[in-house]
Amino acid sequence: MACEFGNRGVHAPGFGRCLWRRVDYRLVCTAGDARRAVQDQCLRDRPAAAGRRVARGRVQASAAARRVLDRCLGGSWHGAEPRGHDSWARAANARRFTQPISGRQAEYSSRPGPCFPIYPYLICRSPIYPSPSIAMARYNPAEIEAKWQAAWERHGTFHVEADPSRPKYYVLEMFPYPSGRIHMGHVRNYTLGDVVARYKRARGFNVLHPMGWDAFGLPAENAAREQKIHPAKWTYDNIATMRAELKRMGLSLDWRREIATCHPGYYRHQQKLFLDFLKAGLAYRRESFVNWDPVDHTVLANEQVIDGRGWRSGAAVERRKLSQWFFKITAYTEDLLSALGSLARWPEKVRLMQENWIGKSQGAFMQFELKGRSDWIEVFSTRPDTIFGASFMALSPNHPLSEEIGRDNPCLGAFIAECNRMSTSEIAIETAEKRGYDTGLRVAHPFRPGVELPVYVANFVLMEYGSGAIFGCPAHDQRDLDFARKYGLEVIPVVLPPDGDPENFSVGADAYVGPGKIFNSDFLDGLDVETAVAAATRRFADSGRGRAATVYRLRDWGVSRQRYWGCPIPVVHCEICGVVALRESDLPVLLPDDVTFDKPGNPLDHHPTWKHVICPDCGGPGRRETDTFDTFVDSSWYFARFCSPRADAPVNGAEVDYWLSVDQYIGGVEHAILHLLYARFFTRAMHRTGHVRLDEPFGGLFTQGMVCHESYRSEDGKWLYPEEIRKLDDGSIIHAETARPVTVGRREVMSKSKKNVVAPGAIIDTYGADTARLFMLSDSPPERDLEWSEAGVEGAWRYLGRLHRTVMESTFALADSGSPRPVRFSSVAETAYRRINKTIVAVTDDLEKFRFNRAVARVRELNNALLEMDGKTEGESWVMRVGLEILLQLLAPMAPHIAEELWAALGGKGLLAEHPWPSADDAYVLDENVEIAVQVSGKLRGTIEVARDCGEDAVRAAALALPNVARAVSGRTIRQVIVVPNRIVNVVL
RNA sequence: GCGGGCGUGGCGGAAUUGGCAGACGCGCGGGACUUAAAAUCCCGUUCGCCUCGCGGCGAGUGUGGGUUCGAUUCCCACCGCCCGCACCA
Repeated sequence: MACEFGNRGVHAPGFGRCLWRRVDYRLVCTAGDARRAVQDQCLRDRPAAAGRRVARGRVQASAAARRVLDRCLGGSWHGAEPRGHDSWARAANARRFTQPISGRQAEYSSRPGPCFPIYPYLICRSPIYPSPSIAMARYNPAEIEAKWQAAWERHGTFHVEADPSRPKYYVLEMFPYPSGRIHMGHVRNYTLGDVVARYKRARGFNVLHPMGWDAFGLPAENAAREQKIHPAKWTYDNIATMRAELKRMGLSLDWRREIATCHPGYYRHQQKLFLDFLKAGLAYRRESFVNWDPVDHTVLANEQVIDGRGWRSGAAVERRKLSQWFFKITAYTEDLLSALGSLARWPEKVRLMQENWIGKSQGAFMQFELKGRSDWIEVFSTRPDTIFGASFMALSPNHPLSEEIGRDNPCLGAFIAECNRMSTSEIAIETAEKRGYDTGLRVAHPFRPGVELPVYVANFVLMEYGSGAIFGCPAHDQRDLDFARKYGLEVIPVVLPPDGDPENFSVGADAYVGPGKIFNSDFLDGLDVETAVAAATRRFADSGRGRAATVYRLRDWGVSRQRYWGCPIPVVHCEICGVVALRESDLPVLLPDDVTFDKPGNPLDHHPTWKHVICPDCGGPGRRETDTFDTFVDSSWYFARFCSPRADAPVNGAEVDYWLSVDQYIGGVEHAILHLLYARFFTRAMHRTGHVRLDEPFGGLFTQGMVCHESYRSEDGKWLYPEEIRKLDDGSIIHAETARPVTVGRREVMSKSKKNVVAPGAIIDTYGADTARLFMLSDSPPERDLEWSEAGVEGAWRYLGRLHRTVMESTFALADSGSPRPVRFSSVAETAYRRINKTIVAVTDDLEKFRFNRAVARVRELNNALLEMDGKTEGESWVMRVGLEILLQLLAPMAPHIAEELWAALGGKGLLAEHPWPSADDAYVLDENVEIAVQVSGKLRGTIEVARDCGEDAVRAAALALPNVARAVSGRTIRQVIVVPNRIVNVVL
């Protein structure tokens, strides 16, 4: 005899959700049909409580399930359940069998009050599911998402080809590094991009929306060292996992275009580009300083140096000179800077950051004569006007002259060596005091005969900027002042503040950097700063000892990395011919598979055979370049490769011409400088070498905010995952396992180290992709940081459930799809119809402007407005039909699966993903009447409703006729009545 | 230090860019349905005061000032928070 379980078939009241969730979960895991019955109920109640696949509708309990339930509940569980103590006893019984997950026990037994056991309940009909057929149709994301993803795949809905007859739109999100799992930042990023892609597709654009993998990089080598997995395997495994996760998000991607930068099919073309750049003089090799880890035998990036030590080895990092490959980004400095102005659809913030990074400054190079030597020192200054205030000269420790003297002077040599140790760490730079070493050399002051300035080697002077030497004017530069005070150097004020007195103006602890008149300065006296700069520069130039110059902070881009898991640099070092570029026919240079990671240093270097080759020029013995490219190189042109991902050349001309530039690029602001600047350079370099025909790769850029979550620490200071904590009703938070209090940290960016992360996979399992997507878009504006919250996700989930019911459980019959508009509307229907049209306009505008949170709000408003209708008046069944269809179309970019499902349920034709965007019926966008606020002296006193655009006099009269207004005016003189049409009336007393 | 941004209910955030502050949601309170719980639905929800009630009055967008008939929005000063850059000559 089978027993039927309805939607209310199994339930466990009493303790609230967690008891219910955990206990039941354990219980029902033991028997198939009972599990499904319970999960069914769980899913309906709270998606977080549900398992994965759920059987719907009515379930027949198997004999096995009944036996389990009998055991748990002590038999006789059929029919209605008695109340009271009996139930409590059974609950205790159930608890024994179910063994709640650890940590729940305390909560379970410590709560007072009545308690009811888990029990099956015979039921055939319920008020919630009026009939089995409707019960079958309730919102089940797991099922419908898989279904529609398969449908899009089957139809090739998102496959795209260049088609010059159609307008194109290229949407690109920054491609992910395959670290293993997608994280919430990815979910947000790709959701935003997908909304744009789907929206633009609906607007009739031919949309390119590809996905790939930034697949080279150090973590793969770390994994190889730590877990003995080959980097390639680790990377491709991660890609497979993450691809599957991304696919579950239902992104409208053309997966046929997928690329991975670690694949020879990609990096061989990168090698070709490099050879072209080399020929064009855009790549070169020179010695440069690097952060060298003497233990790991590797070069470290600045961010891998922590407090002057290698992040992995902990060894003190050295500054070492190494021969390195560079891209000549400085060939485009001025262009990269000035073109920022044309990037109108980039955030101001990013353009500013790039501008600061390029760091243009105007000034002059000046030569100073060294006393007792035949050579000169060249310095750079933006303030040649302060030359008469100069009291010393300072050289960088790496200045050739410093090094020369340092060789003969052990003290100076030691000082230089110390500077080299210090200068690698950013923090050290920040806190290091200004120190110098007097070389004993003197230079002549150019305009003060007989005056000599001491020459120091100073730790704060950078070799890479200007000429690596400065003159110090302590009175007008804080850093020089600090230095001068320390070494007892003269402080000569030469710029007089506007209100200063030339007789007794002096500089104390703060250098004066403001405007003023020059004094104490011979031929510059009386000039303002600006003209004095020009005059001093001219004087230097006239005497042949200087020139005006513009210098930039931006330096050439060093791309050599002493690593295995990167794109090999296609050159050979020949003893006879030197550095020889490979021929194109020799490409690709493939990475060897058989490498070992048991030794520190670059595995390519250790490889027994790989690097030994013959020189392509002379046929003699040669050695391959064992450095590989910086991974920023890989990501500097992937957007171009997506246009023709399988082409034999780096790009196919016709296709890049059609697709580029990227119309909308979306990613994190953390790439505002390097990645974006490198990509801009690369595009210019590819232009020069004939691969593309444009300079700017990204027409529009959007930088999204990060995903945050509060962090938790247990009493002993250990970080806890959000799922390890428990919020009690009184608001306090405890550690679930120990029931001890937990310290709650401020909300900050999700990071593994602080464990304040929520796994997207689990959220999608529980609520489905549409809920995750909707939540990502809902509350926070996309450029702002988003706080992840369980409540927010549940809100999104609840809305989708509500939407589902709005469509599936409509209380009245809808008109046929596409049926003509009724001749007459009731006012209820008309109001709703206006709302529909207003919503089309508003959502369209919001999506265009990336105001997705507002778009979601508009959609919900429409939903609420439609539910105001009860089908009782004329036109409502037609308006409801139209309203639901529009609603789904507007929601489709954001929550595509449920929209597709409900579209089909409404009998919509074809796939919603292929349906054009709705347009508004203009006649119904604006209301015929407007409500106008009436103020008296700026204070709101009431509102009037008048016909839109009606005459001012009528509005004024109506406003003054308001009793409340009359009362406020009461006898006083009206000085003025301001009427702003359709907006406001202000009666000024 | 330099550069940029942001401060609005208990919370996330709206506000057509100078025109009814608080859309939409979360939370909370109340109600309906239920033996019960969950879910769902309905009502309310800036604060204070007056009123049996309808309703009304006052305050209110970090603080203080200014411009304006009118300021969350523009200007000045200050406070707080966040981000980026930083010995750049």
